Parts: sequence; C-alpha cells; structure tokens
Amino acid sequence: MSDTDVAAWAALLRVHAALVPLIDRELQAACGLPLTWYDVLLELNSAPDRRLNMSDLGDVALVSRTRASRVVDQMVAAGLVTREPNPDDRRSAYATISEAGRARLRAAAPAYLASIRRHFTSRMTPAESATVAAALRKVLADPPGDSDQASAVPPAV
Amino acid sequence: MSDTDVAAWAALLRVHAALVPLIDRELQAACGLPLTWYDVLLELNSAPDRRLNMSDLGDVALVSRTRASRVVDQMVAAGLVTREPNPDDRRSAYATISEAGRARLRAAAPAYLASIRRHFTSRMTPAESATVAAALRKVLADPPGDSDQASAVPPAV
DNA sequence: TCAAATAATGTGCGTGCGCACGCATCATCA
DNA sequence: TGATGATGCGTGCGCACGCACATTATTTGA
Repeated sequence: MSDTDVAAWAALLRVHAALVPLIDRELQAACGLPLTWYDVLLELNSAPDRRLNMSDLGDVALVSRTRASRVVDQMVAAGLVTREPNPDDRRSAYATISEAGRARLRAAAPAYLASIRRHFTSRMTPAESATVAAALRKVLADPPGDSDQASAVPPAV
Repeated sequence: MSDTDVAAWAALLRVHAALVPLIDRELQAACGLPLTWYDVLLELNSAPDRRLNMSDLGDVALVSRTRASRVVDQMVAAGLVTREPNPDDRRSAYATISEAGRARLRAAAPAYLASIRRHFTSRMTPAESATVAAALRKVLADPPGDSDQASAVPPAV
C-alpha cells in the first residue's frame, strides 16, 4: 500500500544523489561554475532589480541563509556579484548580480541545459517531465510549517 | 522550449533542499536515526544475507563508498551493524545488519513513512506519484557512464 | 521618548562529505 | 612461480554546510 508512496520519494533521493555531483562536475568543467553559484546567479538575475538580501537569497536559492552570506563573499571576490548596503534597512545587504555575472550566466546556460537534458529529461517523455514538474511544484507550494514537534509524530522512545 | 525541460529538474532540486533536512530532523527526533543511517539499514536489510561490502553499499545507498566505511564504523559502535571479514576476499569487509538494527528499522519505518506522506506524497495525486516514481526510475536505470569529458560539452573557455 | 522585543546579518565551530593517496590483497599471464 | 596490473578498503585532508551566538539596526508598546 504505502510501498508506492515511498517509491517516488526513494527515486527522488537516488536521482539527486546520482545526478547532482555529475552535473555539478560537468558544469564546473565546462564553465568553471559550481552548481551552487549557477543557482545563485540564476535567482539574482530573475529577482527584482537583479538583487536579493541574504535572507531572501537563502529562502529562494539552494543555499541556506548562513551559507549565502559566505557564498556571496566568494562570488564578490570572483567579480560575479556585488555587495551593496540597503539604505532603507542598514542591517541588510543586497547581493546584486554584476554584468560579468550575467555574462557568465548566459555563457554557462547552454552547458547546464545540455547536462540536464542528457542525464535527466531525455530519459523520460515530455508528458512525464511535465507531470514531474507539476507534481513537485505542488509539493513546494504548500506551507511546510506544520512540521514542528507539536503536530509531528510523537517521539516513539 | 527548453524551459519546460529545466522546470522538472529545478523543482527536484528545490524539493530535495526543502524536504531532506526536514524529514531528517523529524526522523531523528522520532527515533534517533539520521536519514543516512536509515537508508543504510534499509539497503542492508534487503540485501542478500542482509549484508553488503563497502563498495556495493556505496553504490546502492545514499552514501559514497568512502563515507560508507565511516558510517558503518559509527553504526557498529551503535550496535546496529556488524563488520565481518569476507573469507573469500580478504580485502573486503561485510557490513551486516544486526538484530538490533532490524528492530530499529522496523521501529523507525512508521515515522519515516508518515513524514514522507505528510510532506511529499500527500501533496500530489496517486497518479502523479506513480508517474514521478516511474519517470525517476527510468532516469536511474540508464547507464550514466557516457558523461566523461569525451562526449561531454567541449570546454567553452 | 525610550526600553524591550524582533529582525537581518556575519562568524566560530563542529560535522558531513568526497577526493587523493597508500596499503593489502587478488587476478592474470608468461 | 613470480611479476605486474587491478581491486577493495581505510584515512588524511580540505571544503561545504548549518547551528548557535553576538552584533547592529529596526519596530513596537507603554
């Protein structure tokens, strides 16, 4: 019964474990960009004013807020991003994608897409990939906040 | 065009990033088992003779071969697994799930399934989860070996 | 107006993780 | 049998990652 439930989850874990290091290495070999950096550039580029503060970047990208702060430092050193203070809230800092960052993103996109296609999307039908995208997006859409110990499974021990 | 291609992949990355730490914490709170340990127990339990050498464990489970060696050490210390030399090949070592390990696995399974259901499968229709499982399994089935620099994207720089 | 609560950030620290390497063992072949 | 390459394994090492905490700034409430 619940065997089919866990099957999708298990397959997701396996695919992630198999493909992320692979695609990361390919992307890095092709354009010197770690997958994490690519994702940060992507999110910044599509954000309003092409910038995001650390908290929002941590929410939307694949890095945590804590890690975002350090990754942005490295990307600033690499010239892909600039750090700017927010004049309206001096606690926060904006990470803004630079022109060089946009150029790198544009240059890397074809290789990234090719990797995804080669290892992932090409192995399924268009209908399947559409269903996968739709289903996984529904998972993300819901508020995952009900997960505190309050309503969670009572400790079995 | 290729926008729909990347959508499924991006959603997979996001779902993994959002749910794995969540489910890991829940599993650990409910039964003191990290997700990694649970997966190792699961694979060992379903392996022939309930045992696997380090290489095979690294192949099939969510840990790398290198990491498997250390995780098995910890799980031996916790009494969930035993390390046994392979008499037929003295280079290799078997990790065998212990009775205590099987008991822990059985005890943890309901909490794990509940977490998966609550955060993942319950957000999609049965047809969707079946399609997700089938599609992702096809991704895993294929030989991913063609990824060497040989046939990969020529370095753009 | 000002103190207390809240929020955004940066950082020390411990842990997880895999690569590169070396050791021991096995397989092959002359 | 003896030498050479291949294989399985464990470990030193460095990087990635997130938690807990301190700091600074903003907001709230009386």
